[in-house]
Amino acid sequence: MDEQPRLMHSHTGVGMAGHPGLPQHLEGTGGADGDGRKQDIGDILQQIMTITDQSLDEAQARKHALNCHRMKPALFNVLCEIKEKTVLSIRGAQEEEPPDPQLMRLDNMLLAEGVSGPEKGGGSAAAAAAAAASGGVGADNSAEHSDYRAKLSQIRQIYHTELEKYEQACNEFTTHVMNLLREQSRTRPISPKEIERMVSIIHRKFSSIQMQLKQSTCEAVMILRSRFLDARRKRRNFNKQATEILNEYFYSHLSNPYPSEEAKEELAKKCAITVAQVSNWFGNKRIRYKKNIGKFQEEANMYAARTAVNAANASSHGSQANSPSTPNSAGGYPSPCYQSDRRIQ
DNA sequence: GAATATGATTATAA
DNA sequence: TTATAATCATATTC
Repeated sequence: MDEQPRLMHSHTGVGMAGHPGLPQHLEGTGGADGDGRKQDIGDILQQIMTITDQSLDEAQARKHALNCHRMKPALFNVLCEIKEKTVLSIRGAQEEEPPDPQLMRLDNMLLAEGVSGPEKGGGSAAAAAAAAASGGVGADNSAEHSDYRAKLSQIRQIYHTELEKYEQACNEFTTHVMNLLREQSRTRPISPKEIERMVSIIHRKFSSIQMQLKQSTCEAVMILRSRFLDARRKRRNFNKQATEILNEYFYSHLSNPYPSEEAKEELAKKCAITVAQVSNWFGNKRIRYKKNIGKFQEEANMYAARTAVNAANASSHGSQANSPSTPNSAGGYPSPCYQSDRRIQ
């Protein structure tokens, strides 16, 4: 029966009467001694509450005074006790989260574009892939290509600089908070686990900032890429000589305007364009000629006449016309020379 | 600035 | 895979 008062005064300070949670020896039970203690606690709490209002030196001095205060162990126990009661809610908030799919996507993209991967190869590989995807790799593309690479490496450099800055800031801040918590653990109960938890919270915050950086880097790469592809899409007319060579071939092979692979290569070389461009040109020419023979009649006659003259000259010189050979079969495109008034159906 | 020409791209069929 | 047809996007012409 009379055990209880002794328990209440135990060093753990677990109070059972009056205010729950407050140790008996800290509770005001009336009397001069009780009032004095109450005053002490009030002072300490007041000091804690106003500590942020003070200057650094003043705060240090107060901190020291607090640490040396005779009531400090008792207050520490109270805080321990309160903590014990709230620790459940803290435990609940602690969970391992799965990797963010959005972050993984961003990481993958940055790696694929050569921004976050190894220094050499990645960027040019991506550029080469982009070039290949948009058809033919001409010699005059190399300028655009290097421009693309230069801009990409610029993005890469900014990305890495910023990333490094963030990481450094994160580390500095983490160290600072850890030191602060360690320091505070002298005045209030802080377990290593809590420090760990705080560190992970900080890291989460910083990684969300990093994600923003990754996001904007990805956007920059996408814009650069689309500009690069758009630039490649920019049409530039072939020079007059190239067009003449292609037209000459087309009209002299009107019955079968399908140059073989070798013929295409030869034409490409002669015109200083790519084989793909030769293919494009013939594709366009065939369809446009077929759609409107009348419109092309004059052009066709001109080239036919020119070819005839060339052939005559060649035969008189005992050599063949300088035109890429191709299988020439009958029944191809109608020749306008013999269809003076025929219009496309 | 509209109309036209032209090289490139894309979807589809053979 | 290649050719065709439609379409896009830019260049050139009037």
